[in-house]
Amino acid sequence: MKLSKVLWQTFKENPSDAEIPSHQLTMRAGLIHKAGSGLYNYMPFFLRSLRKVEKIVREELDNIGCQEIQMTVITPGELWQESGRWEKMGDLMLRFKDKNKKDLCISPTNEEAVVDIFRSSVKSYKDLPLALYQINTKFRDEIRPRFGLLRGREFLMKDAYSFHKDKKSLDDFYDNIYKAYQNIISRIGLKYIVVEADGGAMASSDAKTHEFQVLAKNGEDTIIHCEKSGYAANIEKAKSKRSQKVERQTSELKEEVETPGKSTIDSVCAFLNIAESTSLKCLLYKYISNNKDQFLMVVTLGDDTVNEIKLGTIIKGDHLRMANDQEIETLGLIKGYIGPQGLSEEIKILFDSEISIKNAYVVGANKRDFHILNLVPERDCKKYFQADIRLALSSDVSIEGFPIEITKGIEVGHIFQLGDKYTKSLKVNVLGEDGKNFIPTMGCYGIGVTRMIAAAIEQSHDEKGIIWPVSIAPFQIYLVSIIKDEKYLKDAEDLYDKLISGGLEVLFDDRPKLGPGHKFKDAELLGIPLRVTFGERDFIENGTIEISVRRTGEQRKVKLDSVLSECQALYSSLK
RNA sequence: CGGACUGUGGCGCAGUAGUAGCGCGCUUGCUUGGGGUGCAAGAGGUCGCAGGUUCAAUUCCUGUCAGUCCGACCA
Repeated sequence: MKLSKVLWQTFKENPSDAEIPSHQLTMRAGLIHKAGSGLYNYMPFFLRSLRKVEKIVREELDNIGCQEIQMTVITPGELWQESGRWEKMGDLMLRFKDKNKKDLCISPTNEEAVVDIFRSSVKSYKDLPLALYQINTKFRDEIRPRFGLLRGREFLMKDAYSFHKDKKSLDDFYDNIYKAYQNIISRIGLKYIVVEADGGAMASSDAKTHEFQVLAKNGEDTIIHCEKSGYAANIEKAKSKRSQKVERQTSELKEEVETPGKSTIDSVCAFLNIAESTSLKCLLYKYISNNKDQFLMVVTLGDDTVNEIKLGTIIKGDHLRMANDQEIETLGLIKGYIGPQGLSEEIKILFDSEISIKNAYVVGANKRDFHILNLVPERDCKKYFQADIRLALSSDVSIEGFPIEITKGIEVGHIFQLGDKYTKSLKVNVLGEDGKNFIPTMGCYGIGVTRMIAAAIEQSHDEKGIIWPVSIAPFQIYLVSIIKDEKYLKDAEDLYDKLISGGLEVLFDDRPKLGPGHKFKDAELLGIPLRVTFGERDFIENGTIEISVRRTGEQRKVKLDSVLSECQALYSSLK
């Protein structure tokens, strides 16, 4: 491709709304064009990378027997009403009506649609297992789109769905797709880690599910990883324990102490000169269960933090949130001085499992400006239960007691065992071998294709620009001509043709009247793996052409004749 | 949903009560030709939108829309 004929513009300055490298570089290198909040047009070079990612994804999925289909981007609302997600999706789903006032939405995901295909075309167990996938546009009206392609509203996603007669079949397929995902990310050439995750809105929270996290410091997800035990999980559900336990046994009865104006953990502990881990943080939550408001006092060690996702999976209810000031007051509690003792029957108590219920702790006295010195949960509280609801800390150790580290990741893939969540709600029946109907079990598997590219750039760039992994670079060679005397133009053209006929993908910077510096800067910004420089100086003096490697900066000068073979060799060495 | 900030040429920004500039980019000519070359001449904006105040508003006020950032109650 000749640059003189391509629509391409680069920018020296970052757009004001781009904060992280992948967003800045995709914009500056002219790969994408902003259409609106969280909406991006894909420009020619970007599209080439996108196609390469798609190709790798297709090959790996086809390889494990998935069949590619394409579903509609717009799906009828009634399908979502049937599954019950019309309400649950909330504002995330963009809805509208057609001229007949029928509800429609732009697919944020396609479980309903694929199940609809399945139930109308599959009748017998003989068709199972079945795995379908598509690479298609999704729209999610995110609360806060940001970071360019990392959290856009419209994006390209590969979504796959599998149907099985039993758990065993689902497990087998799950293993296959797990490996296919590993292959995909490895082939693209990114560093990643597979973590246990929470099912979230797609599945029930106890579903088996893994996230594929590309490691990058600007990732939006926090993951904990224990090298020694191999345990890795999203912090949403990560189990870990404190490296040390503070024991504070006492036989003393609880004792009130005046703590005027000390309404926060740190001020109380500083005032009483005790460690924060010997105090308890008591938070009041509200949720709805059986159409009734429920209140739950959630208690962690003073320096721990409640993990609301873990909490949400423990309570059997919806609309979990912290109680507001008014609700706290109505229940007779005083903000800043809350304690788990002497509560009314309607408030249940949940202690985090790091709390030793035989230990003595400092808690609020449920009385303004007073705390209690020696509250022993087991002795002084009624109606309590215990569960792991704390957020993992980097100072924690794994359950086995090994050190852990906390890193940031970009979720590029997520696989779920859905069970019968959708096949049941959408009333799918398949005739079994025994002549009886059964409800098939299901899995779903997503890869953010556009996000994958952003993640690649996030992981692979330097101060000059993008450094494409060779697998998905828009081109393999960036051929620059630095020629004043027109009689050498032909030689550069010939080299271009020769590289192409040698099977290489070449972007030829043949833009006239542009200085070498300008071209080099553009080449570095765009980040094509190899740059071939046809310059008069070297060519006339020594008959040589310069080849440089974007990632390492390595340069070598070779004779015109051997440019092709040298490029081919260098290129394969980069793979 | 709450808070803050910002809307001025394609991008990044300045500025002013008397209808606008700078840098980058773009066009043309000359120049330069191994690290965004220099010079000159141009094109391009009803200063987000709607009201109000005023002789006069891009500037002040009000509303509205949009964008960006932060937060979403850790007692």
